[in-house]
Amino acid sequence: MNVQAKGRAAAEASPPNQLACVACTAYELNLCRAAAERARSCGEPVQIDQSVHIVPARRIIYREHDMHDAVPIICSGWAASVVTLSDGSRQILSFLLAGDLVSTALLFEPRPNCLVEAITDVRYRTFKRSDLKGFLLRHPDLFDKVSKAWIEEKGRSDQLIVDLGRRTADERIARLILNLAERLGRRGMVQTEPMEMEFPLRQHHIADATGLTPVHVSKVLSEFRRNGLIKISDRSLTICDLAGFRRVAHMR
Amino acid sequence: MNVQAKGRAAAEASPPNQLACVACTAYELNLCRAAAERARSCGEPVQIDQSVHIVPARRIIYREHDMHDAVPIICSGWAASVVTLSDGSRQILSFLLAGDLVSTALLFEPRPNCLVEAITDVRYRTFKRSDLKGFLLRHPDLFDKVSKAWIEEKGRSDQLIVDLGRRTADERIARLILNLAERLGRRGMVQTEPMEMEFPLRQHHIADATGLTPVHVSKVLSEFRRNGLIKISDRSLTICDLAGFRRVAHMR
DNA sequence: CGGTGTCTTGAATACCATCAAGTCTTGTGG
DNA sequence: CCACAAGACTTGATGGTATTCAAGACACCG
Repeated sequence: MNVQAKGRAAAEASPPNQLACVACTAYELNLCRAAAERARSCGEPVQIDQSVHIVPARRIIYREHDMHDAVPIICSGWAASVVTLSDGSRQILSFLLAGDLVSTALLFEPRPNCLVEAITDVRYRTFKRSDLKGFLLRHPDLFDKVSKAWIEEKGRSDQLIVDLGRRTADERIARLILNLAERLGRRGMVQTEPMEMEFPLRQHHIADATGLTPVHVSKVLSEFRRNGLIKISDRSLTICDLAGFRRVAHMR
Repeated sequence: MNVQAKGRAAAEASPPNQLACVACTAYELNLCRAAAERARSCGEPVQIDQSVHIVPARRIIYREHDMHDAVPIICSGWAASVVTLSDGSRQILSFLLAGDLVSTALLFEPRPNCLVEAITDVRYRTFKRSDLKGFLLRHPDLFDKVSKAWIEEKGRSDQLIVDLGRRTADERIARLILNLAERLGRRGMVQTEPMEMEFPLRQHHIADATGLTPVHVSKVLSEFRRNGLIKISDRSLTICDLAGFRRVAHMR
């Protein structure tokens, strides 16, 4: 299968995630679009190599300290960047949603400092770093978009540092959920009245992201439910009392 | 005072920090050097505006949410990026040493998401963002250096997330000290046999950086001293038992 | 059908925060 | 130069939050 064919197959196989693709970082970066357009107008050679991969839930997408010249972008599904310590405990650095670059650092550096793990089934696309670099140099207007992605990524890291350093378990969990809701909202993936969204995270994912134990996460979520703030069932989360929930999260 | 004169004055006023300047990010980025060289060869116009500022300890260098077109780089002294919450508690995101860009995000975005505070007296230099951007575009080979600074910054954020999420107070404090020692070492600012360095941090700085309380920091440091791991006196820190200290930090 | 993964709940414990009192240093204005 | 105030650090007592340990319910899957 040559590159053009791969590109086209990917472009045509995406209807269930059209919305996600519009919100997609890569689309914003003109990478997928550029690749698709090149593939369509078969006359000229494809300049950006890309390929689509599908990975089942719980599988590792990207291993720590591996060298890769592939830069992955999530097309659909949820994934997480994870650091594992020698004693087996884990810290999730960020959740990756449809359209997210796995890490902007990978645009420049082949060695990630964490592994990336699929939470749901994940479809992702990879670009060759060298192609990407060349593409960026030829289109300097795209730098603003890259730097925007970078700044957002850094902003979320900084927020997480503050949350882990200075907030209680209730706040951390509520903020995590609200942040995810906001990111999903931007992708058109949150229903309103009631405010409901897909929520494939297991409690241990929440624990690993908030620096808590699964046991305590369970207790806090039960408390939230008892207070009528949220409902969780069937891998779907509803925020019943947004104002109250934001108050718990200390987001004013 | 015109721009050339300012540049030259700065270049000639730096003997006490020559070592720091060699390790300086800006020097690596060729910014200070470029500015100095331009200033020296008065024939052509200086293309990168810069100015030097001096700020006493405890003063704020850069306020949150201000808009600045200035990109600051620390020339000498210690500073910290700090987030303050509404209840008054604080989280230090990173310590800034001689040669550090205050934040690589500021290269692209005028609005920092934290404030920057001088810990000691600080001398820093600011560049105009627009000049800097132009300079970078004209010298694409510098991108690697920017991206390297970028990646290192992100790596440290990620480390801090793991430390705050998954490590005990002892580990956090020991790791903070070892990380600082390593960064100072790269700048030639650590003496060996005994391993001693300047250490202007107050215990409340350590507390704000590790997500602990000053009281608890005091107790942990006392414990470290009782165990012969470190000595602190007169704004100077000695690591007496490096191997033991690294063991406490779980750095293998 | 056993096995595995997920979640819940309760009891005991550990870690760190909070409160409080006191020492010592640093800085400042009289 | 002294007196006083503010900041920095220490130490002990007490309390709260989250962890650890343990047991059981439930769903899902090969």
